[in-house]
Amino acid sequence: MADVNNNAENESKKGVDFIRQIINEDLKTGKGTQQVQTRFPPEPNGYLHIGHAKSICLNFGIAEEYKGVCKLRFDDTNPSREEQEYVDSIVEDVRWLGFNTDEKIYFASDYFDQLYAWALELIQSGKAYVDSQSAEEIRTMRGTPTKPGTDSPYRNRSVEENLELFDKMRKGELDEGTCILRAKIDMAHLNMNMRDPAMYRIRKASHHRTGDKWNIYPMYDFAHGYEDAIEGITHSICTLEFENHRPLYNWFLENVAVPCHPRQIEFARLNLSYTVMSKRKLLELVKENYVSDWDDPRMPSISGFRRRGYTPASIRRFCSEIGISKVNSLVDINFLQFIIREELNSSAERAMAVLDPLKVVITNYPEGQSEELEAENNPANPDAGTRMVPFGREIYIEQNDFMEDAPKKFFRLAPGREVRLKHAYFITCDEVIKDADGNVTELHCSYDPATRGGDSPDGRKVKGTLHWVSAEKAVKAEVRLYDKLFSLENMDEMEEGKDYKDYLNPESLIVKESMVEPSLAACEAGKSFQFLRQGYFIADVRDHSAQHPVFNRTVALKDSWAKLQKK
RNA sequence: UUGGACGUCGGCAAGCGGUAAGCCACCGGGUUUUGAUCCCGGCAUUCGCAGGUUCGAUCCCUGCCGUCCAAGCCA
Repeated sequence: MADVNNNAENESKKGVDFIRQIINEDLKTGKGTQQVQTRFPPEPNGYLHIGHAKSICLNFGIAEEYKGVCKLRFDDTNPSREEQEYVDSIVEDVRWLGFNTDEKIYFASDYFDQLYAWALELIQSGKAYVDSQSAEEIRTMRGTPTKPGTDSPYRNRSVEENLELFDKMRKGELDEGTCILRAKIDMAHLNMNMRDPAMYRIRKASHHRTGDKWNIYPMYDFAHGYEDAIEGITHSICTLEFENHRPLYNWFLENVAVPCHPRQIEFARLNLSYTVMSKRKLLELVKENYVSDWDDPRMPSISGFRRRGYTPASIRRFCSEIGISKVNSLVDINFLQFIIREELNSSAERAMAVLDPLKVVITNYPEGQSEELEAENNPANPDAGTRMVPFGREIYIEQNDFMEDAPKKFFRLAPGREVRLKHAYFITCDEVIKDADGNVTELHCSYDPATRGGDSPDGRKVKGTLHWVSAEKAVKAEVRLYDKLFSLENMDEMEEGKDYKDYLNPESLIVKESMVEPSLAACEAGKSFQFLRQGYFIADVRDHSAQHPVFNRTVALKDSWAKLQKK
């Protein structure tokens, strides 16, 4: 007996979404002694993006909660645009997210024989026919949303003739485009999808799994419900644009003898602010080198987020917290950033990196002397321990941590002002050195030896604490600051006549030649850090090495000073 | 224009006839060796609009308005 209460534990106090409500209802009304089965059916013609993650989390999440099964199935019914590279990347991404880790993988192409048999069954019962009109003719004959279509002159061919023609299609005796197999439904139907939809088309392309076995390939509408039925799917969850296809989904299942009749449920796909989610556009960005590859950290692809430093848990949490509904919506990218910040705040070790170095000479620090100072790795987690950071007479601080004419509200370094160097000493700025053009090139400061570690024995306070690195011991590193890929919040609201590429953000990637504390050079690729006062960064999986450290900014820290400045 | 779907705070989103959850964002204030984190407080007398049913409506009914989807041999 299906345990309806399973779900209650998993979803705590928050009301369950409408899909889980439907499933609960189905289970209760007893259609439901079966086990809940869902599926995630990507077409292997592109990389997965965060929108797919929403669907993956939904489908696999439901299976987990109801102690059911979710199948990863490739909907590979169109050989002309599908490739093995994509199936590999999709499997990798799904597993990286934490799903389907030891499950079998399914392919629609494994069902081609059964699909073909059902097509024959429909022909035999007079519910399908071979149409010999051209694509152009079929289009005009289909009518419009307001005008009914017209029956094809080939609509009433005999069963025998249809069988014979369909067989020729299969054997490759007919050319692409000369004819198709159509379902015989209703050319005047108000739902255009029901006006004798195509079931099979001739495609003499080699399929990435079936090779040259077939010359005909099934269409989505014909195939999908059958794929679901073969696998015993109970709830076939898809996105809103398939709502108009549901009557057709049901029609195919009702007109041959199938093992079961899954229920199709539609939900709204994810849209994220400041980015695009269409596979076509993402592919174009890759092909035309607007980004380095599918896993460019600016891409909303799962591999892009992974390389950017997002964790599987953060993406899963995001998908769960945005909820499921039928409302077309645009989720604020800010929300995703909030979630990854929150996770990394407790998990990432702290380190110091100076992105735009400004040299500081501590004039009263003995020449030739240096020392190691203890620094905590994570104030949010004492178990993370401490590390030693080298300090010396010359250090680098951030250029924007110094201001010559500083306003009252500026808590950082300025002539005559005292600040704390994190984990080190209080220093006071005595002298500003400039080049011929008047640019500040160096600062002369003095330190208070009594403040070692960062505390003053006399109890005096400083307003600001700066991060820094030892000029002598610091290591050069490439730091890549990523920002939003596009400048428009809602990419569905582009101005007339503009292309999405017109909105590419020219500052989506800024590379800094930075100075980082030595411990960072030794770290392994893929490790995340918080660079104090800057943000969260991950050692790049592709390019980082001890000889050439490379860090990608996952997300910046919140910055109330920057916000104040804008006012 | 026809059919379908959807309209609850700036963004997500609960609510399922008994008098508007939560999260993000935002705005204050406190703590802080990260202007981070953390903590406290504020943030829809109103649910697209207009009528109706009801003791009572965001929830039911009618009409209107708005948005999205649909005329691939794509999925």
